[in-house]
Amino acid sequence: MTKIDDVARLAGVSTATVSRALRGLPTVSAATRRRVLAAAEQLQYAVSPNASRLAGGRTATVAVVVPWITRWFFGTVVEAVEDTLHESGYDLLLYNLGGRERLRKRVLRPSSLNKRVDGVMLVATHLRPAELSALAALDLPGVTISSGSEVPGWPCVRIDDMAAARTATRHLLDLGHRRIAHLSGDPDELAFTTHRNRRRGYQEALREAGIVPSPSLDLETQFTIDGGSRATAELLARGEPPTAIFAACDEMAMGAMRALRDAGLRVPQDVSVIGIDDHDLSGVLGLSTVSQPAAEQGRLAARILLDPLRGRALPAPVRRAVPGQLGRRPADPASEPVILPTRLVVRDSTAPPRPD
Amino acid sequence: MTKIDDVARLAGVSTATVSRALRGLPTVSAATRRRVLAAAEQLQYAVSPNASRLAGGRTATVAVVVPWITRWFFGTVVEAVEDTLHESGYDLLLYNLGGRERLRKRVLRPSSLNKRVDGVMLVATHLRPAELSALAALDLPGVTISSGSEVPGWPCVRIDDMAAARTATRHLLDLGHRRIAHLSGDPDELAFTTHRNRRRGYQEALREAGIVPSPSLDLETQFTIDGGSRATAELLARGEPPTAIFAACDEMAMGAMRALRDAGLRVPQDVSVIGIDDHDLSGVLGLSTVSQPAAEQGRLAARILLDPLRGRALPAPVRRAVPGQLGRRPADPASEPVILPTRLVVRDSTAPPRPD
DNA sequence: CTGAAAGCGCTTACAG
DNA sequence: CTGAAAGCGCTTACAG
Repeated sequence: MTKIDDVARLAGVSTATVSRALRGLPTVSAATRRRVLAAAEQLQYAVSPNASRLAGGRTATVAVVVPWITRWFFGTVVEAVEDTLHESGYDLLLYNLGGRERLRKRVLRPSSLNKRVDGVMLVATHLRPAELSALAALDLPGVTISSGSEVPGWPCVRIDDMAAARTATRHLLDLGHRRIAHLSGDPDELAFTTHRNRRRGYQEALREAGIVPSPSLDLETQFTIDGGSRATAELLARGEPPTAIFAACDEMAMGAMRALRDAGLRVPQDVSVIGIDDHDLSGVLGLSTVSQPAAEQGRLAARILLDPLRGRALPAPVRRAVPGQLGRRPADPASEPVILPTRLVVRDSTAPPRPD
Repeated sequence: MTKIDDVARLAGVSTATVSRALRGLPTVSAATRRRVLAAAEQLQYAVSPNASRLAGGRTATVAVVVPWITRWFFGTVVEAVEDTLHESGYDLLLYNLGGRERLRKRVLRPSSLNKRVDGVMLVATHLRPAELSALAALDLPGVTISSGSEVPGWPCVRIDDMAAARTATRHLLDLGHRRIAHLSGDPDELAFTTHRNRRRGYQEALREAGIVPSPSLDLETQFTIDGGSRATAELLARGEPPTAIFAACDEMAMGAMRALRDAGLRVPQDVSVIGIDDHDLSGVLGLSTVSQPAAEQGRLAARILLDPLRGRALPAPVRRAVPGQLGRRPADPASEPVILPTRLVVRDSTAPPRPD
């Protein structure tokens, strides 16, 4: 395969100049740059990423850690992140935990990330104290998405989970419901803070309406269709079913709809159902929900992560020359999470309770 | 960060020996290996992938090209592939085309893949002749998933699309349907051979039942929920609706269900609907379908791809020593595609037509 | 079984 | 603006 020496020879310059010209560094004359580009084009030259990264000391790779990839939220986030990273010439190294403890250890062992990536994105991945300090020791830039996966010093992009849950619950209250069940996440799963915040939003909305939250209407299960389905089946088995169900995510809400249907109950005539997400298929199912901007969270987090990386790539003098620009940023960009808005989407799965 | 020299010093051996011991090469004494492993553990040493790859001449990375990542089939395939690759120490470099022509050019420009990956997996990505020859020139091992993305000399894992379509159509015929519409894929999208084969299966099944396929019941649209929805709306607008719809994939079938409901038609009482896939949510929707093993196709394709890669990593003498083992494989593993089975799953979206 | 030395293909000070 | 040379951190023949 053609290498940088070949291009240098054909262009009649040194390899150092080829390197500079190809990377668009300003310290190359226009004429030289043209010759180098032409030579590279003619030889179909492409830089060897490994050599470049080894010599340059940057990997041009970002690790993205997700608990799952096939669930709607995470798939959508990864798609948006990948898009943004590729645009900037960064590779995406995907770590899909998938509930695998072994992989988790590998990923979060500091030395495995070190030398391998320039930055880390944690999506709804809660770190234990030991993992947290190990990661901090790496001194890598990072960003998190979703509550519960915060890392001190790292920016965080998320929605306001409590507010989203309150919006969903209030919608049911406004329709006249009083017996409202909640399907929450498994406390061992994902960044459980997300579940907890959504539950708190649910409980607060109830209390504001003068209703005491009932433990018997509050179930913990997996953040999946099957989880929602199982929990709903259990709820129905307890007798005296609720008139409405607020599920902590749309996939659980879909499971609830299935379980209700299997039990011969109609949605929304017998039981109303609402979730959070605005999953692709929620429209098909007529599921009312509180939508969250998954792709936008991914894009934004990727940009926030790339920003300091670009800085690192620049020659130090250039950065030092414009200290004023740095000052325009907030003193500590990680201090405040970036909260993206959510929105109530009313479809066919919510209606007033039957008068009886 | 600790490097190989540090480990060598601590263990009292050369870097070459450290390298060999850590990679598990057989030419290291047990005692030495123990000492090296202990030293590496103590120093929390992790090899620098870039240095290792540059020196070793292998990237330990596989390129996976998918047209989308958020659609069920592709997400499921990627999850399974990533799992298999990680187990073998390979990284997954994800190329999500997402309809982006620019990215497509970058990925399929040979020099960009070269030096960057050891192997290529194409998922439902149809190559044009120029791309095909460019890729062949790289002489990289590869594998494809899905029909329509075949590359000469590369193994292919897929289902029998015609057979799956016939199964779905026959199910409708067996129920007594005669006016059966088909929602097919956009000919410009994905590996269009998939759509074409499914359409042929549909047409053949009709003909075997003595029905002449009607162009007015055969629509082309996108392989998405919205595509299925739009096509169905158009179908209904033409008047004299079919009594059943066979959609080329479950997501289109879901869109069809939505459009039917929006038009005031009930599924299956007024119109039956069936798809292909067995999407996660098909159970929730009660959608009848012909299931295909997406994860298994991904796992199998990954294994097939890794097999020759492992061979390349081995020292040549070891391979030569056991020529008999090579002979046990089919002479040309790429000559015959690996066909995985599909299965009819009857749920609530298909029923006999109304007697009228 | 082990080591010394060359080399993988780039980038980066340094000097001019 | 450009080049000569060192170096990034490994692996691989080669020799013993």
